[in-house]
Amino acid sequence: MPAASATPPRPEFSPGSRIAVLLPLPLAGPYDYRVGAEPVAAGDFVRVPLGKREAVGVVWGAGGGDVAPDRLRAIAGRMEAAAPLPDPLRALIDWVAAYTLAPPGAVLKMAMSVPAALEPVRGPLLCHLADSAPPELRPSAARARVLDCAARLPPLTATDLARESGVSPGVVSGLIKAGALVVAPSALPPPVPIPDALRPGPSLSPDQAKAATALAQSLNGGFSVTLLDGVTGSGKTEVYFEAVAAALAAGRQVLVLLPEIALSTQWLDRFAARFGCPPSEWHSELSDARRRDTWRAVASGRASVVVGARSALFLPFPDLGLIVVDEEHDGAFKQEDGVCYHARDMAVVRARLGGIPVVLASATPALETVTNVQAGRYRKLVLPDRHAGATLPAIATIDLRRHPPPRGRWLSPGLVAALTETVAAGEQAMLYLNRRGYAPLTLCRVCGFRLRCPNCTAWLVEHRGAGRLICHHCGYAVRRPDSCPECGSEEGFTACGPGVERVAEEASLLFPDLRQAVMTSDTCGGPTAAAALVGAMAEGRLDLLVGTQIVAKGYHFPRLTLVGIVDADLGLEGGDLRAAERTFQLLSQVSGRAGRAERPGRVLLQTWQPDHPVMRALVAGDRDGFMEREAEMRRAALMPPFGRLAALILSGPEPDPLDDFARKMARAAPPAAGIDVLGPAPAPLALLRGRHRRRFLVKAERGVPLQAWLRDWLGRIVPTGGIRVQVDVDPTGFQ
DNA sequence: AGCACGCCGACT
DNA sequence: GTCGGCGTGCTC
Repeated sequence: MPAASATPPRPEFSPGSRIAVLLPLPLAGPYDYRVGAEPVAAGDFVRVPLGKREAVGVVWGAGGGDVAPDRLRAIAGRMEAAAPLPDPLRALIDWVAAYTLAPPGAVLKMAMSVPAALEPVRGPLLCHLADSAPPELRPSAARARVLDCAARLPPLTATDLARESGVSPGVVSGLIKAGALVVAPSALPPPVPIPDALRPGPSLSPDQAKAATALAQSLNGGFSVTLLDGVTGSGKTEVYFEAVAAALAAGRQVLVLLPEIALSTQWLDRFAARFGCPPSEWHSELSDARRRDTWRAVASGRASVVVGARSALFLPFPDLGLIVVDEEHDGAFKQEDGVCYHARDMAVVRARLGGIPVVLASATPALETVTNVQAGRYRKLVLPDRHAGATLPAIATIDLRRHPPPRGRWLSPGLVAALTETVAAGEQAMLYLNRRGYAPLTLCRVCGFRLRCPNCTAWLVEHRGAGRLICHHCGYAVRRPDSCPECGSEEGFTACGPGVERVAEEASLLFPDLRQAVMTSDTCGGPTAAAALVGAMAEGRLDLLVGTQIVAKGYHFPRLTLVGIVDADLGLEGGDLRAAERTFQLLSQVSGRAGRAERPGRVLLQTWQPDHPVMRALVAGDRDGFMEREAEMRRAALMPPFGRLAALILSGPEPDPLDDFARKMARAAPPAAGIDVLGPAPAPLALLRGRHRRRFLVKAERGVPLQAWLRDWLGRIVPTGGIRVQVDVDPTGFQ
């Protein structure tokens, strides 16, 4: 429960005064309104007239004043049932809006994603005894039992009351009709299980115990950032669980951010084992009712631990005491559309605004985080060894130039031999290829025509299981055409290159007796499907798992001893700034699935460039040296984190007006010291969902007020003709 | 985001 | 002659 004394009084506004109300709409700023008969305070949810309709917004502060007083309209009322938006969250919304250049209302919308949660709680209909029994009620034995139960037990639903009384539901509805029972919606929200902070934790290794103690102590020190740097399998989760326990013991709320919560069933099981009940979950796959209940439970303080995807950062915690960002290096924390924000970085901001600690956990920390540690801005705790005496897997390369697979195959002789050995030893293997579907490209053998997406600059990916060719960017799907659209020849199509489906096909040809499964976002769309696959692998009901990067996500498969990386070079293609860093992180994480229990693991990287710095570092286990060299290159080029970047994506329905606009924009860029504008150039996806795209990259030296300069530039020129400008401060991918 | 106004094609 | 398509603009 929130401690009332910890919260300073919110500014109050008396009837008739002018206040600013932020609406969850992409407007330039808050709108001014006049306070009605009832006073309101900053953070209150209010209904306000907006044009011809009514909207719900949040009291943001005193009114601005650039709108004439006679144009002001009065607030229609307060949302009585909703707790006010906590101060640190309002501050975060302003901060994120200013940093990302998103309209503040667009950020508020992320914090108001469940409008129904602001309405009064309307629980299930419960049966109560009527104040006075109706005089002409015909008595019966069954009716007597029901009335007796209704008098003895707390109010129940009609169904429950019938069951408790041992009568058919008809008897209860008869009593309701006769007026002997009245139904009323329960005003009580559904209960939230309370994690037990006092349950004894697992026994920790000395390193773990030291780190856990340090983390728990940070709870008393206000804002701090701690990197929990532990090799894969070192038991980072158990360590930060001790900090979670300490925060709970202090009566405060905890937020744990995971990159893909829907895939994290093993994490939920570990939490339940430690704290006796599951945490509250927050992600996009929740039902509307669950979402609403969870939002209210957070706002009221009843939900003490929330584990969620990046959007959970905008939940209305009234008394947040600790944030954990697990797998902090993961790219899934970056939102690339709408408001472009990085949840790890904004979690640090949220912690600072709330005066609380944040823990960043990873076996492969982001270069940004490592740099912040070296600069002394973040503290670091290290877990150098695997838990319970397990050792890190041995990593070796397979040089595809010298040992290529047979034509039309993707598994080299060395990898096949290792698979054979592993299977013979009764152990499990994993094959990793970060490419969904059967083949990334289909072309006509006769004329060379390639099947492309009509809406995007992309090949259509064959998904043989689904019998479709699919665009991974817009979802466009067609059946494989019978004849070539270009030359008309039939049966001339050939699949080029492998996806996981094709690797799985090859594996079942080589090892027909193996129990294998493919794990991609296609085969485990929902949490249940993912849980089933993970469970089957963990319990040894599978021998081989073939998967995309989702197999890298922190899973613990005790019998898994061999990881084969089908194409280690895949992520290095393209001129992406972070290609090497990301590839190193992903391959380290996948490798980290091997040999997590008694039996040692090994990893084989199939590569055409075994001398590439990424491969060398992986084989040598030299993460820190690799990151140091990566940092050196970025420092020399003044690239992030030693300089700053912003990407501007211009998009429009027609290419020519878009290019005209892009040139006009380039001319309008105000000159400034320390800022370079690169572009316009075709964006990496020059056509996406039917819209043409151009890109500017703005490169700024550290310390240059990048946002102010961008605001100035964007204010000088207004897009027309359906052209949109999307700003991405600190872009991470190449979008 | 809604909900208006506004200007060009297929209906009664 | 209207009904209605969704393009542009405004909402304190």
